[in-house]
Amino acid sequence: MAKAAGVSLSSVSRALNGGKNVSAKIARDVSAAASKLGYQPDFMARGLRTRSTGMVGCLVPDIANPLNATIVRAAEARLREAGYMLVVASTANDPGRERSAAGEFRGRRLDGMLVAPGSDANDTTWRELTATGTPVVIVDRDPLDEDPAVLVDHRAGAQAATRYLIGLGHRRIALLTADARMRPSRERIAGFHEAFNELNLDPGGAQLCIQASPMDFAHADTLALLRDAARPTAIIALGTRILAGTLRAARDTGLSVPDDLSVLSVGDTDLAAAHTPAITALRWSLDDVGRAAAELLLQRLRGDVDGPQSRAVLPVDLVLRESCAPPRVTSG
Amino acid sequence: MAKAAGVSLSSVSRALNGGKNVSAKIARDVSAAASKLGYQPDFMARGLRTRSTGMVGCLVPDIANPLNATIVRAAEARLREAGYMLVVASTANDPGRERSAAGEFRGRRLDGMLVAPGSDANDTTWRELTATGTPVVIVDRDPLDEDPAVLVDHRAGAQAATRYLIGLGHRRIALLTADARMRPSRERIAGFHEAFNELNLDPGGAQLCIQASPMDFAHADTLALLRDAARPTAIIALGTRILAGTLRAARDTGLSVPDDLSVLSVGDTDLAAAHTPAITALRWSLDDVGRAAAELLLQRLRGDVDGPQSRAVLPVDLVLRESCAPPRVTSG
DNA sequence: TTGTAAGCGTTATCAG
DNA sequence: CTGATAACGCTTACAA
Repeated sequence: MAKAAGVSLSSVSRALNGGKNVSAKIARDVSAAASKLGYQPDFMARGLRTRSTGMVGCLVPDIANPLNATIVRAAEARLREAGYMLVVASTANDPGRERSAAGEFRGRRLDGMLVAPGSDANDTTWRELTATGTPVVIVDRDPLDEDPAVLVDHRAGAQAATRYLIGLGHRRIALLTADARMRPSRERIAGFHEAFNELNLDPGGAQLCIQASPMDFAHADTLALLRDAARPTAIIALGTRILAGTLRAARDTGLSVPDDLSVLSVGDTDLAAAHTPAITALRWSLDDVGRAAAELLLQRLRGDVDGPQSRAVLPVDLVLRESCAPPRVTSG
Repeated sequence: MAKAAGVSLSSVSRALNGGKNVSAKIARDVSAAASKLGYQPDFMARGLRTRSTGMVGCLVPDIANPLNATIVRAAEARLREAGYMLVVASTANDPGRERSAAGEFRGRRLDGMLVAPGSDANDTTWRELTATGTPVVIVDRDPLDEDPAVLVDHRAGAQAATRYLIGLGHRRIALLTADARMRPSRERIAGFHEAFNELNLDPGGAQLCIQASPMDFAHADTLALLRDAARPTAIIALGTRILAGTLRAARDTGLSVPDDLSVLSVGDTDLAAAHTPAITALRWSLDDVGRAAAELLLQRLRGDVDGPQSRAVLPVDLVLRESCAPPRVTSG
């Protein structure tokens, strides 16, 4: 390629890059030859010199989860705009796979990473991830030290949802979750309890139901919960699978939503929006999460070590629909 | 690192790779030094020599679509097992972005690609993609020539679904789709018509409704369709958004499912499974699609140019649930 | 402004 | 079995 344009290697390089200190003629010749030959510089060779791969990694527990997938899509769009490609690793919440993916990322010398570990952020994984000093942005997980992070205000969201139900007259509300350890769940649970506390309500009315797997909620346990004499008059379902299970359980017990049971979904999905009755839900912008994460990372990659901000906290909205109503008999 | 182990560069290389022609002692020393230093070979430098990046690209119209995301997850799992990382590009159905992503892939010298273009496979995009002779596996799109491909038997699926509805007594069935050009839709439409033809039914009973965007189905058009005197007694909804729109329209017109209207979803989602009544759906294994695509690509990457097979066709199942019933008044 | 040459971290070739 | 040495395709001093 160098000689096809009749110039030296370095001129080609200069022409293709900054374009600084390059005569118009050479620039023209080079780009002519380049397009004639279909030439594209080799990123690997270039990266070997410049120590940059033009790629960023993205570590998520499950890319098939629509919430994660939407975040990834938004991040990818922004990053590609800036010339980076996105490498994804879906780790299935398995700490072992997380560590091995982190190792792969390191070996590949990725320029930066977006991470949302599935396991609680145990030290080994983090150290592995951040060992090389690669810029990392944490997505909706507990950041340690001063790591840049994109956080969602799940606590305020859950608090608002709980207040809303309390305002409708509910005093026995169950929060169903498949996890109580990772940041989103922890924050929601905290918000849930805060709403009870701030009104000096009997905290016993705030029932926390934790199952190992979302699937479990679809069956026996939820049915049992609803068949209990002192059953909750409202349910907050954390996650699509749990919402589905809850709705099925309500149907199976002959409870009508919202007359007999109010249902509120944390996370707005097709299911929540299209169900009859439409499900009142907590919603936050996944696009914003992905975009903000990309932006924070780009900031670091550009070297703005202390950019405008190193943390973004995104709001959660309560979308009122038809699945919540005052309880038939106000209790408590 | 070379000297940390007290041996030569080449010995390190040999020890870390094949391990062939390496004495036990050296192997030991090298791996000891490697783990002490936290050394990991640089993929870029290695790739520069070996002309391989250990990465494969994945081009999808929309990674946030749960169908695509699930395929990507399965493919990524298999590919990572084999030592490859997955680079994703979500192109939003925009031919321009598709081409630019293809260019990026080329510049990055990816070893192979999994592609499901959103636009119909126009020549420019394809040529761009395959220009370098990089192994490509097509996923659920029309393959040209002898490209390896993973296909889903949408035609047989749609035919089975249509037969099932006809068997229940339906004679006016509407197929709602947001696209009639890409392979999946085309095949489904073909299967739909075949089912009518094979029984010598009035082909006018097979109503094809095509809208530019899935969102459109949520509103006026579907309502109009259902309010028509000669309204269909059954609807086949292609895609989540359309299913949601259909269900909402049914609710708004006071039509009860399945008594007044049978509904069948193409693609099994949370919405279909959790809805009341649960929606009968056409289902195929997205994991199998992803896995098969990865397998086909790996086969090519290993150089088995004519492996056991270069095309996989995956079956579609009809999952019977509660949303279909005989029409109240058999017509036609 | 341009060309020459060194070197990025590996693997591959080829003598020892 | 091992070690020197030359690429791989680029960028970047430095020299012209």
